[in-house]
Amino acid sequence: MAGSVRVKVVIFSVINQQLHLYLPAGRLSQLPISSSSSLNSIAKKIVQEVTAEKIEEGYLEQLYTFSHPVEHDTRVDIIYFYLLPSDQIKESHKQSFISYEHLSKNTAEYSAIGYAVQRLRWKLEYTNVVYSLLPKEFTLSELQKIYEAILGKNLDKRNFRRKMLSLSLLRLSGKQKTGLKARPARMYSFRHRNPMMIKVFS
Amino acid sequence: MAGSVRVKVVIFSVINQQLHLYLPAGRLSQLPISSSSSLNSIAKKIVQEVTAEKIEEGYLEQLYTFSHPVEHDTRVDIIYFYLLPSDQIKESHKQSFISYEHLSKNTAEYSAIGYAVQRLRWKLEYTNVVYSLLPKEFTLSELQKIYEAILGKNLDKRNFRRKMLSLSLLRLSGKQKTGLKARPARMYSFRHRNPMMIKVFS
DNA sequence: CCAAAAGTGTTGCGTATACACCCATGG
DNA sequence: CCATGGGTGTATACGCAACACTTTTGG
Repeated sequence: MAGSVRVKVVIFSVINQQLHLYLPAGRLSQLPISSSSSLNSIAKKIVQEVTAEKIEEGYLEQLYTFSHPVEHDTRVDIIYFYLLPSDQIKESHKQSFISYEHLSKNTAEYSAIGYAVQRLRWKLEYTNVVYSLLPKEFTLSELQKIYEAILGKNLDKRNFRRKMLSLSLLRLSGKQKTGLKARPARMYSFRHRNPMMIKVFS
Repeated sequence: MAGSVRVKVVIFSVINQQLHLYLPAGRLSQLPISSSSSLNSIAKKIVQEVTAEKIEEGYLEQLYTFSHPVEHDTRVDIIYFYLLPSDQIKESHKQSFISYEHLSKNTAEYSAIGYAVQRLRWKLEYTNVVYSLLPKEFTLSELQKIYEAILGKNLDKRNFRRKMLSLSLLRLSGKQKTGLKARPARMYSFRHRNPMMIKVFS
């Protein structure tokens, strides 16, 4: 019989064109498993603490289950990750988001976080879940910067735009992004905001 | 606090050119989590029951963790899958391997098994773990039949061979497979028998 | 000599990549 | 008028898919 079983969630968001994750007081957000509730509902409860609105926009996925010995028993941690558009973060929690780039190698849970980032990159390449990191409307350059922040490399603008438009995941919203000291950008929205397998990049 | 936590393993093997899985008396092999032992070691203990030799040849991977309510508590099942060359199955357990094709839709755990097959297909396309389903030496046709059994479709012989050889995962063993009423086939072995990410098929 | 499986190349097509200039706006 | 970011097309290379015949052996 196992000792304690906990659910933890790595909450990702892209802020200022950099991949960030929620690390309140240096620890992953976590809750013990309570009686007769599903793992997913516990994970959602954890996320709800951090988000401004009811969670619908984000994307939740189970990552891995780790075990480690503790005293004369075994502790089991079930890890999830969650993708959150930065404009959905509660003001009071914003300062608890840490840039992944600047994360120290000896952060607690560093290996689990690294694995989560790997899985996140894969998800971006093979699904449409990037919608869960963006507001309803956005420009193609904003979308490209999200990909660049997460994949950790620059992409060619022309190839990126051609690829994205060819997948017909997007719809012109009609609006434009103005006010910046440059040519106004066309805004797009996602046709569907539910997870689908789609090969985006190789 | 969660009630019971168990580890289950879906054990796959390809027998007579068909994907099979171990279903003793209609149930997935399983064990309760015991105190102070890791999840992986429990999974290996389950597998060891079925294999002739010490498990080194096979491939073990964690699949998913499911929870379901039971009475006034929550049960947690951590599912693994394992790949076993058919010549490593203990004689006494051979008859407990069921063909996946002929599996009834209302087998207990049918959805978990279906998910395991999906993941298995993906693994074959993106890694070299197929080595864990084959004996040390084998012909290219035998290798192709493993892929066909798992992917559930036929492959072009010439394209398959060109692709496999171009990945330089294989080494000619020098031996030949004779005795069948046809031209003898060259035998190959894997250069490396540890998991690597390699794009095999699209 | 016949059945059975092994072995072997070429072509067309579509997708990915590399690359540079003009346009519209705000200040 | 200048700085900033938006927006656009082409040429090349590469990988994938389709396709049929000859070779070697056992019986």
